[in-house]
Amino acid sequence: MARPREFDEQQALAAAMQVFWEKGYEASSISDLTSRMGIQRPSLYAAFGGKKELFEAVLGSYAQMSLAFIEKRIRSAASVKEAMRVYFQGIIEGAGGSNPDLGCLCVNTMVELAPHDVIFAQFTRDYQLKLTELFHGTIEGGIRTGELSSTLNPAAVARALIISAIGLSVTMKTRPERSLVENAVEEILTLLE
Amino acid sequence: MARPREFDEQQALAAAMQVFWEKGYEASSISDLTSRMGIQRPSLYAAFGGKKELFEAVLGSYAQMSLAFIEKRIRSAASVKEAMRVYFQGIIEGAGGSNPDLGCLCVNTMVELAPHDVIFAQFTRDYQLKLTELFHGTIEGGIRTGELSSTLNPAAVARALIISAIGLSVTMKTRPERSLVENAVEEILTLLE
DNA sequence: CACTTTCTGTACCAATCAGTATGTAACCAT
DNA sequence: ATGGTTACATACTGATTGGTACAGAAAGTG
Repeated sequence: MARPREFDEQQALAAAMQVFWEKGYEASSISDLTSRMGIQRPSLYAAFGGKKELFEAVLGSYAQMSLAFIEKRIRSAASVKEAMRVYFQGIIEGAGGSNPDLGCLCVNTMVELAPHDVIFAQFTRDYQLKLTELFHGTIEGGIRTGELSSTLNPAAVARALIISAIGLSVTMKTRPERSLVENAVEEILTLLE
Repeated sequence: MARPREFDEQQALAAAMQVFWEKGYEASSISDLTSRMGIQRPSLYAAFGGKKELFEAVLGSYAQMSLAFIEKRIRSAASVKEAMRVYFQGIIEGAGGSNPDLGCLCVNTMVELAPHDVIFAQFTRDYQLKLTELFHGTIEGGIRTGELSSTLNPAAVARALIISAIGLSVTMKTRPERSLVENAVEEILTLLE
């Protein structure tokens, strides 16, 4: 070992996440990134490899944090339906450091990068699958406790809810009327009945 | 009048639409556009004003065509539920010159541009509202004919369906398993019951 | 025909892009 | 303290960005 890094990689990664989240991948220049990360250009390349690799690291970190946050939030709810209501409300209001105007970084990536790059298509598909599994298990739990009807198809309902959540995340970026989206969410939650 | 245009503006607009649809706004360069439109750089600026104005024209044209296509498709269906099934299936398979890998140009715009530009936020919000009104009317018609239950809330169901459709359009870009999305759509359509 | 107008094509602009070479400063092990 | 290693900061690269100036060609009008 020789001279140690003067900056904290985790902190730099968090700053980069903000930039990508706000501007998207293409619109984020290396200069945007380095200035917000508080590091110099060559440091970025030395520590992360390049713009694409940096984004991969950011996305991985985001997915991990996001999934952990959602899982914790869902598990601490009083009922399945309440858990889902809290989840959707979090998309509307912003929760865990997210901003409804900027949506979900994974959803943004699905739109911007998934069609052109199989790496990101697979990564974001995987993110959806993990979320779906979490919802799937939650719904099955609700059926076991008797809260939810045993006639439900947990896998299909979970998928439908994730797709709706993705749509809601996108819709929020157009700054819709609050009451409209809340009514829609209430309607979507009837899938649990 | 003097020398007339040598290219067809509508045709050029259609070519520009393909480019923006495939690559997104930021990633489409003027050179990409002019080469696919078959025109020279100054012609683009003379005819459309600039990159942003060109995109606005493209988006307007897209919305008009898209809404007309969807309305026709929905009106020619045998029932409301069948109409909705056809609509969602069109998102999965691609319909009317669209490609599921590329999603909906309006949805892509919501994600990429709506947060940074109120013009596009309003435009895409308007697109959603028009679609919602179409669905709203269709559902009310179904209630009148007795196909659908009169206990339905047509406005809320219409909103929920649009949000789900947006989510489906995004999900398709990650190339998910066909059966998964079809099961999810079937589940979403139970909102009409 | 000549004149005016508007198009097309080339060539260019400053600005910015992603990425890197280079010299210097800082650290660790010996 | 010194040699080897690594990070930092400046400065630069060639390529590409969105946008334009300008010259020549083509069309309508008199």
